[in-house]
Amino acid sequence: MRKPTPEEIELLNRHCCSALNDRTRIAILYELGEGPKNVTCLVDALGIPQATVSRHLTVLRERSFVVATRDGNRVVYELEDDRVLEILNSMRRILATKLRHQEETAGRIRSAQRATKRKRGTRPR
Amino acid sequence: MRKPTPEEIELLNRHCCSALNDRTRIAILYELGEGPKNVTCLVDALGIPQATVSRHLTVLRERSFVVATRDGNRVVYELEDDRVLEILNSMRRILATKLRHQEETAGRIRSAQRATKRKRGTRPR
DNA sequence: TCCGTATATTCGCTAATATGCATATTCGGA
DNA sequence: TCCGAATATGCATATTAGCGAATATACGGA
Repeated sequence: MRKPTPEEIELLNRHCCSALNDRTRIAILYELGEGPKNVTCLVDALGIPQATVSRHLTVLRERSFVVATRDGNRVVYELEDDRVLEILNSMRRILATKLRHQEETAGRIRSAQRATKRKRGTRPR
Repeated sequence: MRKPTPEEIELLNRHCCSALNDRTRIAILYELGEGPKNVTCLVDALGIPQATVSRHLTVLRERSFVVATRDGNRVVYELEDDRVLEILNSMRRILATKLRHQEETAGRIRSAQRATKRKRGTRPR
């Protein structure tokens, strides 16, 4: 895939990345990964004020991450595209790698400290 | 992959999602996708003030998306994990799908308008 | 040790975004 | 038509994040 133009990057950020930059929205997406749910159901599942959930749903709807369907008194939301969850899961995997790596690095640092100071590394701080 | 706990979601957001929510950082990641580059090189490629690039590099470094290595007078940055670009590319694909879908929807709306008003849809606004 | 280049950081300001609270709107049913 | 449940929105505020300009720091070389 070719390198995106600045315009594409702008679109990517506005439409996609910015929507994922909120824990409540991430949580909502995972809840909806289990199947369509209405607002009250999400409110109960997340333990968050209804107004907050509703506003985040609006954001996700505007970005086309979820689709709303009215069902009588309720509005049922569902994922527009399951690939969002794949993306979030990919991030989790990367994060897991990072954390493991940091563990190891921390271990190495401790070892290095124990081994007294040798010649200084070349890494910038 | 199981549904993440609130703590995991918090980590995911802080470490990963928030870092990707900025066009400059996305641009930097794609630049580094072409290979390691130093700061000045990125500044020239992006046409953005050095201080700005440096700040964003700091963010990416803190989140372990990039690694810095000092080379004499310069600091060379490289991607820590190529999977970030895969994630960004996945987002681009999703976005492309969405945009295509919106095109079609817009087309359908125009058709519907042309076909005069029939019975109202059940979709909430 | 002094200088110039490369990179990082601080400060003050501004813009964007999330939240709480209250209220409005929509819908089904009596 | 009125009521209550479900959902959305308006307003004020708090928090966060980015930016420009200036400055500080690190490094190699004279």
